[in-house]
Amino acid sequence: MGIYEELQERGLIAQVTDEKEIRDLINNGGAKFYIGFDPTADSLHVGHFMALCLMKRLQMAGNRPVVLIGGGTGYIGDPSGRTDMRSMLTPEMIQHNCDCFRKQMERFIEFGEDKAIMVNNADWLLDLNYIDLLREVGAHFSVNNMLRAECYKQRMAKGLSFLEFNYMIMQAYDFWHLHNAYGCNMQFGGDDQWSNMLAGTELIRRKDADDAYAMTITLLLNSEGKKMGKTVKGAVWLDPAKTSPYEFYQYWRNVDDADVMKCIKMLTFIPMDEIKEMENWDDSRINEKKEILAYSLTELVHGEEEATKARNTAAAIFSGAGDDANMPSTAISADQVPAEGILLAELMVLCKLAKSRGEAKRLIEQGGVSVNGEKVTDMFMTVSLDSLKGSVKIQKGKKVFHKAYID
RNA sequence: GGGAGGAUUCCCGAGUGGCCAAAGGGAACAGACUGUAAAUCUGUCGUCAGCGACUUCGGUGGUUCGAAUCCACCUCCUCCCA
Repeated sequence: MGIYEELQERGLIAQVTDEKEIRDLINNGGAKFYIGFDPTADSLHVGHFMALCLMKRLQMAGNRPVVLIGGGTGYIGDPSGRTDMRSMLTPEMIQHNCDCFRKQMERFIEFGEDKAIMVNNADWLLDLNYIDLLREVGAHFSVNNMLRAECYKQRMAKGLSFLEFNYMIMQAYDFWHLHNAYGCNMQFGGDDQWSNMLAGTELIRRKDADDAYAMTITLLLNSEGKKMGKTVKGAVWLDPAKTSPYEFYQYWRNVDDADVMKCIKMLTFIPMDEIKEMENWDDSRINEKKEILAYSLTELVHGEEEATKARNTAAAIFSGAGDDANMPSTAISADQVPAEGILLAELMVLCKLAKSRGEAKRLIEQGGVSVNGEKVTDMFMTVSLDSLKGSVKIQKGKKVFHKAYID
């Protein structure tokens, strides 16, 4: 079985420009492919992670990856599939984000001679001359076609600025540039990138009369059709400072039943025959599957040690066995605690378990808070300085556990 | 450049002088039921020293005893005409 068939079996392939050619190319290690990452934040998230995994799979199959950091396209902001405009980033932020991306990527992809290449489109986009670009590239684009592109649909009602409209052209230019400068013959990306990627193959065909290919990865959607890897607080980040390994582990531990196998297939490197066997498991083993998923992903992203810690912490918290030393915690300074003790509601705000004291009190009122394993009934309960010198375990609802202690 | 419409609490969206902290829906959170799942039912969902007070309805001023609601100017957005 070739890599193409494996990707297919894992449900990773969404669209391809030319199935036969692409299959031959990647199965035989003949692809020099690129994936672009725009520096929209200071950490990668789950969506990026999928792309990186794909890169790794293809690299293992002998293909040559090119990581493109969008230091130039970051100045524009991709409107594809979005309902509103992205906020504009300052050059300093873009640079900072690019640096963060690079660091995180080095954990997943091997760079160097005969390995992966990293490039930044700031190097060629920022110096473009407007008139030259219009004549050289703009002439090959049909506005009529662009306006019909699926990726702009949502924006046709709310408004699309000329700045963003040009994003597609920049991405097409990237592909063309990499095709010429590095012999790049293929582009991969999220399925929302399809229009932009086609623009690139089209540009290469028109300018150079050459063939190039594009393939998109299925977006990871849950059973309700929403993008996965998002929480109320925002994305699930790969940066441990933004999403701790424990939170990361818990995110996957808590996926819907209906989504577990899909996630295992699409995200993990567990061999297909093992996965097929798991599919036959009895329903009662559903939680086992979730643990495998969570552990396996945490290990990929944060390493074995952190993954084990996260798993043990979860086990400690939820079953009362094992070591709970790694429970999320907040250090309180002694001067925040009055002599008569700190109001539990206040403490919960400090631990970010509630947005306001009112909310914390409501939670207590509704019976949703326990301290050191005991349900709290008094919403004016205080916690003494002494007990905080050890540590105080606060439980909010069923699943949120937090420790507070005096620093 | 001309004309029309719009900006409301996390999101959508009612409200057009006092009965509005602001309908309804969604999301979220808690409780019950469970399997750290889903579904369902119940409750909560601006802030605070919680029967009350305070701050909110794009911004700034104004009219009024009283404004999310009226007026002026400004900012941003959509649509139609150029």
